[in-house]
Amino acid sequence: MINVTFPDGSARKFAKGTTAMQIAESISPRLAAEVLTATVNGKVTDLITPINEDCQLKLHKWEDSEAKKTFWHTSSHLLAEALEALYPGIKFGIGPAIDSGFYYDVDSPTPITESDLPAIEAKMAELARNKEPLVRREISKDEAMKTFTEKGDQYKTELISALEDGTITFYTNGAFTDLCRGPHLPNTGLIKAVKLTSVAGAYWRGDEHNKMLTRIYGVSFPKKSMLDEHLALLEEAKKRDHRKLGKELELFAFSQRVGQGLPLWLPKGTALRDRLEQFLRAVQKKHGYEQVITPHIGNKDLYVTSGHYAKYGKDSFQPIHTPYEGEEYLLKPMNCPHHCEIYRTKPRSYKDLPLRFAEFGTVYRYEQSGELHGLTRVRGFTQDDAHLFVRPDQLLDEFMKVIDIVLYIFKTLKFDDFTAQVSLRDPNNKSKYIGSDENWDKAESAIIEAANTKGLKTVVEYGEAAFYGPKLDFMVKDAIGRKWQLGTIQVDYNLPERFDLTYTGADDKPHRPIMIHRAPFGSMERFVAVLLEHTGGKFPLWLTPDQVVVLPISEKYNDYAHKVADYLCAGDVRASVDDRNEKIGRKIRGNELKRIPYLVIVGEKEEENQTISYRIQGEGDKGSLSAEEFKNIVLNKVKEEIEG
RNA sequence: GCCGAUGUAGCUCAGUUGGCCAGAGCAGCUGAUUUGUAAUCAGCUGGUCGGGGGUUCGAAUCCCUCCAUCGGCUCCA
Repeated sequence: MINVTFPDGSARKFAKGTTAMQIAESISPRLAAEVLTATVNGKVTDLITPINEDCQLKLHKWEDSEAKKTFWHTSSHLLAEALEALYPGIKFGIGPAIDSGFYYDVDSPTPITESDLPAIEAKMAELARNKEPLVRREISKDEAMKTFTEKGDQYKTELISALEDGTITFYTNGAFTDLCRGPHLPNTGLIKAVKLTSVAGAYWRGDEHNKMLTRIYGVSFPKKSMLDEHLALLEEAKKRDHRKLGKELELFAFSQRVGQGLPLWLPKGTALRDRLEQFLRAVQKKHGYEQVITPHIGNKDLYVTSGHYAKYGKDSFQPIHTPYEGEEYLLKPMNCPHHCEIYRTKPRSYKDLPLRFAEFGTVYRYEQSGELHGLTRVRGFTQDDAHLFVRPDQLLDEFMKVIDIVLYIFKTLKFDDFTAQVSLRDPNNKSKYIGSDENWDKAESAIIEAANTKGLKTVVEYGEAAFYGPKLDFMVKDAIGRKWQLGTIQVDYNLPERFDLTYTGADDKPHRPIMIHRAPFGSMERFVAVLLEHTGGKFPLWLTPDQVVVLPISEKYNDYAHKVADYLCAGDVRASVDDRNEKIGRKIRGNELKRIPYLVIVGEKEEENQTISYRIQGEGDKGSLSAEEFKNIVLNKVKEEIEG
C-alpha cells in the first residue's frame, strides 16, 4: 500500500500502482471527469502513470495553469496527428504549450496557409471524437533514433541525439507517435473545442541561420463555450488595438513617404503626449532632476567610446558624412553617451553627487523592417530618459528613489497590476556583455537588494540584461489582462569607466561614479500605445485632449454654447463647441464615439435658466447644473486623479 | 532581415472564370430642416484599383519586381 497526502492535509491509502485517475475516481466520479492532470511530489505528471510510492498528490482541473499546459500540449499532439493524416511526408519540429495555447513547428512538403486551417481543425475534431488514449512508452536511444531515421524526420533525430539514453519516452495518439517527455491528458476526447489561430514562420530552434519552419498556432478548450469566451476576448483586444484607436481618435499617423516606423504626432496626440511630459517633468523636478538637451546627431567616436557602435553600429542609421573626409556622424541612437559628456564639462566633487540629468531625448534606431509595430516598436522615438551619476554609498538609496517614481507614475495612471523583472546576465554567455565580473556582481546585487527592500513582486530572468549592465524592468498588466513592458531602471559601472568619469572624494583622490539609467515610461510612443490599449481610448480626464464638448440643441443656441465653453476654458477646462448644423442625437453619437468624457447640452431651457445639462461618456444624461457647478465637478475629478 | 498573408475613395468594404465610363456605406461639401440625449432628408465631390514593368485585342483581376501593412520568427542599447 502507498500513502497519498492531499493539499488539504488529508491522507488516504491506495494499492501500489494505482493511477491518479483511479484515485480521482475513488474520491468522486464528478471530480474524475474534470481532472486533467496531476502533480505528484511537486512534479506534473500523467493521470495514467502508476504511482508506486508514498506521495503528495494534487489533482488539477482546468483552472490550474498546470492543467492548461497539459491540455494544450496534448492538443499540439492532436494537431500533429491531424497534420500527418492530411499532409503525408510532413516533418515535425517541436510542438509545445505556450501561455495562451499551443503550436507545432512543421516542415511540410506542400505549403500550409491560413485557408487550410479550417480543414485541419475539422480533422482534429474528428480525431478527438475517437477519444484516443495517449500511450506512453519508454524507449532506448538507439531505437528512438531508428524510428525517426526511418521516418526521415531530421528534426526529431537532432533532438534525440542531444538526449541521454534511458530518459527518452514516446507518446502515441492514434496513428501519430512523437518524441515527448509528457505529461499528457489520458485521451484526446477531452479536447472539445479547437481553434487554429494563425500560421507563421519560425526558425528551427529559434536561430535565424537555420531553416524556417511553418508554425501553426492554436488554442483549445474542454468546452465550446470557453472557446467562445476566448474569442470574445480576442475581439475586445482588437477593439483596443492602439493602431486602430490612434487613427480613430486622430492621435498619430504613419506615412509611407515619411518612412516606415516614423510616427507623425497629430495635434490631439501631441496634446496628450505634452501633458504626459509635463506630468513627468514636474515629478522629476520635485526629485532633484535637472533637464538637459542634447543634439539629434553625434560624432561616431562618441559611440565608439561608449561601446554602442561595436554592439549596435549595424543597427543604427549609417554614418552621415560631412564634406570633410573621415568625419562621420550618427543619428543619436541613445542619450547616455551625451549625458556622460555633460558630466565631463567640469570637475565634479563628491559633494555634487548625485547628479540627475533628464532629457526627453529623441533617438533613432534602424530596427529591422519586420520588427516594426504601431507605436510600440518604431525607428524614431523619444525616451523619457535620465541618467543619475552617484557615489557608491548613494547607489542603493538613489535606485530605490527611482523605484518610487515609477510606482508613483503607475499609481497615478492606474496600472495597478505589475511585476518587476530583474534582468540579469546570461551566465552561460558572458561574451555578450562588457565590463568586469566584479562590477556586474555589484550591480546585480544592488538591483536585487533595492527591489527586495521595496517589497516588489519580482521575477528573475537571465540573459535579459543590457550589454553594459543589469536592469529592473517593469511589466504591467492592462485592463484585459495582457502584459506589457514599460519602464526600466539600470545600474551601470561600465560607461563611467569608458568615459573616464571621475569625481574628487573627501580624500582628495579621484573616484569613479556609478550611473543609473532610467526611463519610467520606456518611451513616449510606447507608453501612449500601452495607455491606449489599457484604457481602450478612455483616457483619464487629466490627460485626455478634449475634456468637454458643448452641444447646442440647434444653431439658435450657438452663442450661448460658446459662452459656456469660453467660461470653462477660462477656468482651465479643455472645452470646445460642436456647432455643426445637426440634430442633437447625431452630435451626441459622434462625440461619444470620440470618447469625450463630458458632453454639455444647451438649448432653450438651459439658456433661459442659465444652466447646462451634461452627460458622462458611456453613462448618459446626468441632469442640469450651473456652469460653475459643472466646472467644479470637472476640476475636482482632475485633482482627484492626479492626487490619487 | 526571414516565412506567410494582404494592399480598391479619408475610413470600412463589394467587385463572379480577364470584357460596358470601377461600386456601396460612413466621412467631406452644398442645400433643405432649427432640431432635447447614440445616426434628419436630398444632391454633389472624391479612386493612375500601393508603385513600376510584362502577358493580352483588352488587366483591379494573370506573371515579375519594388514598396507598405498585418500575423509570427529573429532582434530590442
